[in-house]
Amino acid sequence: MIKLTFPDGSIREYNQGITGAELAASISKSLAKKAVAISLNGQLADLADPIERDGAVKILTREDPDALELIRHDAAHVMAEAVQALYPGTQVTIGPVIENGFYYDFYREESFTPDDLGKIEAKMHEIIARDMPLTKEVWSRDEARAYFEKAGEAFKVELVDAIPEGETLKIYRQGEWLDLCRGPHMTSTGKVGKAFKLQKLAGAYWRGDHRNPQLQRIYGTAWAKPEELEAYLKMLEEAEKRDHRRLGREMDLFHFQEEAQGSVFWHPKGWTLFQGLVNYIRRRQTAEGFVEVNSPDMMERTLWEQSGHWEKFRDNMYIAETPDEKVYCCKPMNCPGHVQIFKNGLKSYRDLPLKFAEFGKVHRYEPSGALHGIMRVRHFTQDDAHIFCTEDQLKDECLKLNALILDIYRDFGFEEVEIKLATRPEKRVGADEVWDRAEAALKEAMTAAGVAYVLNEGEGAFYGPKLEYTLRDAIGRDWQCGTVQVDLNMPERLGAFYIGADGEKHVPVMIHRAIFGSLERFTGILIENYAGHLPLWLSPVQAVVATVVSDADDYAVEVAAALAAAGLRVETDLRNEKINYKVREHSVTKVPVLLVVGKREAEERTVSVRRLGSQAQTVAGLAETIADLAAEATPPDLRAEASVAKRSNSKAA
RNA sequence: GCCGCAGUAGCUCAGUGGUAGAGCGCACCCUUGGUAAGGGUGAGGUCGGGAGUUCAAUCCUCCCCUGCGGCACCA
Repeated sequence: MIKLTFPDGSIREYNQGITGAELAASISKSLAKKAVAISLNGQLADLADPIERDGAVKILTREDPDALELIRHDAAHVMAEAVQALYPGTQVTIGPVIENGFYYDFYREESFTPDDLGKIEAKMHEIIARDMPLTKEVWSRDEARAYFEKAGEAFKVELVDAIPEGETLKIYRQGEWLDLCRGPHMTSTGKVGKAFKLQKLAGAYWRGDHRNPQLQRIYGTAWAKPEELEAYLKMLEEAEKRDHRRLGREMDLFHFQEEAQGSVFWHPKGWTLFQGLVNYIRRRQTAEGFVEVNSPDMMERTLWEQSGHWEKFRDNMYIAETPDEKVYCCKPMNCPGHVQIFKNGLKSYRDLPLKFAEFGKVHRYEPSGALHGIMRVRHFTQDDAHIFCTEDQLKDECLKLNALILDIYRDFGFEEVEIKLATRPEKRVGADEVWDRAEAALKEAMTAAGVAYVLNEGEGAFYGPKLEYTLRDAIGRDWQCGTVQVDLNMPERLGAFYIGADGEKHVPVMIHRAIFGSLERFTGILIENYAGHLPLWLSPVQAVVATVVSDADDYAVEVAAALAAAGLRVETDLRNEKINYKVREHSVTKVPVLLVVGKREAEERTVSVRRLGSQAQTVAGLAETIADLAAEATPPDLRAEASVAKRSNSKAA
């Protein structure tokens, strides 16, 4: 006998080997009918699986949230069957569940077209209506190999071979069709239901490696109920509205054009936002002892050969031959330049740590398919800095950087940050022993900081391991922003040294760090994160004074001048348009504060304040309004309460 | 870079083997209107670029460029 604990806490005894189906039947007829799978100690399993030992059990119906991944996985199988029925000769590969849906990768000479999606969907509905039982079989390796070889499923054969010895090989059958699959699945294809939709076609490489054959991936979404599908599709539409490329145009922040692929044309308003961020970081890092420098945008090839970039990074570099027949490279990174500044003049251990910062614009020839608005460009500005220190100072500096980065993200409302530790890549410079030390230093620092991180093996920079700080944007995409990289290689390669307390030359450690990472990317993330509703301190135009009638023009100009005198970025709208029109336009372009003035306000020396995103208006005195707005427009690090908190924080640290 | 899709006015998009249309925006005029589009008139396009087929190409074919969605890459 085994003891099973149910979700309500009750414990009952059953014969060992009882299946989920039998278990459900023992409880009620209706449950037996509705059950699609079970969850055993939190692990999903087939309803037909025997239960062998004590544990927590839950019988899942189709509506159970835990069953959603089964619906999606079954949908992937149904789609694969549909595709093979419609397009004989197509090979199946893998079809996993992903966030909000599923995909399946196929190999087929001919391309699928968007029209095919509709046909495949129709076929899926047929298969689902047939409601064939989904049953599991265990096959031997030879049996499976022979079957898939005969069926011409080369990719499946490869998958069979990749399954480790001793692991059972499971086949799920639905009517005539079958697939090698880890499972679990629901009891029949009919359980998939109707709340699914095929979304898009895309290319993908077999096993994610670009040297492998290109497969065709079909993405779909599936839900338990039609209402959920509707809601999801609606959400996608909403997400599209906050796409920074669209908002960038609507808010007149920037544009792109063919002649400068992957390069941003910043308009006055966008540049105001950009500069607001630069000024913020400048204040924050100056307070932490960074000093700003500026290094050349182009330097000769010889220098890049010394740094290792010519060998390891050349494919990403813009290279120019000059009339004097020299070869110059646009800097893809600022570090070699900063090392030159370090090297100029003898440095003592007393000078360390020395922290050089630069808002340098770097140039990288990125693959065309990687470009994405201002999030991924070929010419971008880093809030870059290099800390030259001794190996003893390394851990402490990393700790301080980590605290600074997380604190800065908090100022923008990013509380959840994923941190990855990227270790030595294949393409690298320096001895393994040096890498061991560099990686250990980062791990130690993160442990000391009590910060959780995930390991990202083989993804470090060619000169050292790095911490990657990743933020998630409003549409759910993750973007790497900040980075802290420990470099025990480049200073030596470039001949940097300092005189230690012992009077000898020593090679300094260099920490590369960026907080926003790319100003361009960070700006894009903010636009999407706020859906264009930027906080007042960042808004390019903080207030518009709009008139109701032309009699109020003089007063409007006076109000705008008073706001500007208080340091606010303000515009007037005296156009011959109705107030409704003006309200609409400034709402669409995301102006945070609209001050409406008419005859009444002019007489009473007040303003009617309307905030973006609200229908409400409040009439307030001019002086009072200016004081409130000026306070709100103060950057977070300059607010009285913030600086008090920061000071006490740093004392505690 | 790879796979697929797309490119018509500043924006969103319709359309045709016989050299083009709408709405919004823009300019001018009328309107002075109280919180998300008042009315009228007008300007604006080598239909992404190049080659080919054709009596004739924005439309069909090929090549290229750029954009979009994924993959791969990455701040």
